[in-house]
Formats: sequence, structure tokens, C-alpha cells
Amino acid sequence: MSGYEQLLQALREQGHRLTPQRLIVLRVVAEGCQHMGVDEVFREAQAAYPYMDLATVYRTLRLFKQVGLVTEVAIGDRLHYEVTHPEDRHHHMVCRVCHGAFNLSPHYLEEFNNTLVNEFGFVPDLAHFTIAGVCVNCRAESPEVSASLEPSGLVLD
Amino acid sequence: MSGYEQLLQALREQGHRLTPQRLIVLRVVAEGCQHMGVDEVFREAQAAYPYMDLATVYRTLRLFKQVGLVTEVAIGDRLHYEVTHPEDRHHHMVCRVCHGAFNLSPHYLEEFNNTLVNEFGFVPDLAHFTIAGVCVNCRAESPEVSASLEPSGLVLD
DNA sequence: ATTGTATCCGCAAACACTTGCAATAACTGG
DNA sequence: CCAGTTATTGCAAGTGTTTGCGGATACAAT
Repeated sequence: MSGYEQLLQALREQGHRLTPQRLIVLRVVAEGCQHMGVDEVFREAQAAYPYMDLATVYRTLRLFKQVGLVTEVAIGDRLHYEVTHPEDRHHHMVCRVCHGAFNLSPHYLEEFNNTLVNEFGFVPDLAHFTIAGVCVNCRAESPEVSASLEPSGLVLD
Repeated sequence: MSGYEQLLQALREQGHRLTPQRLIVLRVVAEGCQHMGVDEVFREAQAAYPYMDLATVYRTLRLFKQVGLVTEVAIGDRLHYEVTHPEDRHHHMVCRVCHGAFNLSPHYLEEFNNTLVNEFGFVPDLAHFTIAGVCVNCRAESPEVSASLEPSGLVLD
């Protein structure tokens, strides 16, 4: 209950109120060892505070994301959240088969980012970018998967 | 009604049935001048065939996407669809502000694709990839938007 | 043509997520 | 410490999308 104070302070400085619900949601996400689904967050938060409402969890996570406290990761077709560590920024590669998430250093996207800005004036949202695909392990286990992924004739490269 | 035959044939060859509903949905999407939202597809399809059900439209579009007949584009937080033109493959850059969609040649992602495969063995789904961001026009009209996009301290670069 | 069968459709209910609203409670200034 | 203001909550209703299921129908084989 002591490490979050700076985070919470940041919240208040942006004109947001520090409610018990927000404290709980932040703690739950922070204590989750990895990306948490909304339902998981809700269940744990409700355990700590029985009146917790699902809508509040959604609203809170959206707020935290806007403010930058948490990072959103699309896993499967569901959104997951993890606390943002500014010193360890990374993108995510999420495997469509095993749903595993792998971190990717921002450096791999820098050049791409610059190209879009320079050539098209388009500023992409790459900050918390998620790339879907199939990971090494799943490709090894079932080689046919990677072939069947892309509809015939549409494979990139 | 004559150009689709090859497409429909492809469907049947993969063991899917050619129902009037599927024909209609394909025609509607093909005749739409650009990406169509599910509700648009439904409205037009229903005009052609009053018993058309919304669930059928969803199921049909999902099937078409799997088979590669149509391409899915995330615009805003809603999915849109366009017929796939194998000879004119492209990715999409979608502006978060005006929701405009710009095409991007696959060549811009080739290098990135290869890097992921070579370094991590991760095969990304880039075939019908969509990149969110802010386009030139919207950046010009409201320069503060691009600044407010990324939570403080989290901007890539 | 007729029949058989697995797929597909329409419907209604379920699901994940969002929103409107009145009541509550966090912050502000006195 | 108290009252005023306004963001926030809980609830319930609304949206967009998916799914379970019985009846219908496309296709294949007779």
C-alpha cells in the first residue's frame, strides 16, 4: 500500500478523485502476476470490496489506460490489462494458438513508425501495440497451423 | 451476378454451401464502394431478402473472412468488411479522429515481418493488418490531438 | 426425381461491454 | 470541521455480437 502513492498522486493531479474502488482495482492489477482479464480483475476486486460493480471496473480500467497507469493488451478477442512500467516499455506479440504473450522491444518498431510519419504524415498509435500471430512453440507443435492461417493466396510474402 | 462465380466456386470447394443468403451478403459487400459496417451490410441484405437475419450476416462475414473472400478492417471500435482483391493487397491506416481509412502497401511491413520471423520465430498476422493513429489532416486541424494521444511519459520515441 | 444427411438459417437467449441517471462521496474553500 | 460542488458510483437498461437449438435446405447419392 505504499508503492502506489506516486501513481495515485498522478491521478489526482489530473483532476481525478481517489476512491476506494480505484485503489482496489489498481492494487489488484498490480498484484496480478501478468495481464489480467476484466473478469479476473472484477472477481478479485469484489472479493476485497463486495459492492464493487462490473461497470466500475470497466470505467476504472479505461481511465487508468487513458492516464497511462495500465496498459491494454488484446489477447484472443478479449482485452487484458497490466500496470505500466515506464522504464520497461514494450509491445506485445500474442500467439493466436496458445494465447501466450511475448514482449517486444519498442526499438523494433521505431523505423516503421518513422516511415509512416515521414511518408504519410500519419502518426500511428504504437505505444502499447499488440501484434497477433503464432509463436515458435506452437508452430513447432503443429506446423500445419501456420499454413492454414492465411487464406489461400493472401499470405504476406 | 457473373463475376462472383469463381469466388463462390472457391467457397463450395472448401465444403461450404452456396445459400441465397451468402450470395446476397457477398454481392452487397462487393457492391459497397468501400468498407462496410455490419449494420450497413445487414440493411442492404435485408432489402434484397426480407427474412435475412442479423446473426446470419455476422456468421457469413466471419466465414468469408476465414475463407479469404473479404477483409476485415477495424474502424473506430467497429469491424468493417471489404471484398479481398488478391492483386491489390494492402494494409490499412485508420485515423482515430476522422475514422478515415488509408491504404498502405505491404512492402512497408515486409522488413518488420521478416525481423519477427527471423529473430523470434514468431509469424505475425500482418496480412490484413490495421494500424490506428492520426492522419495528416486531423493533425493539421487540431495539433493538440496528437500531443494528448499518448499518456504522459509513454510516447514511443 | 427422391431420399438422406450434414450444413445452415432464423429465432431467442446469452454474453461482453457501455451508458443514463439518481444517489453518494471525494475534494474544495470557508 | 462543515457545507457546496462536481466527479464517481451502483444499478438497470441498452448496444453490438455470439451461440444453442429445432426446423429448413443445399448438395450428394441413389
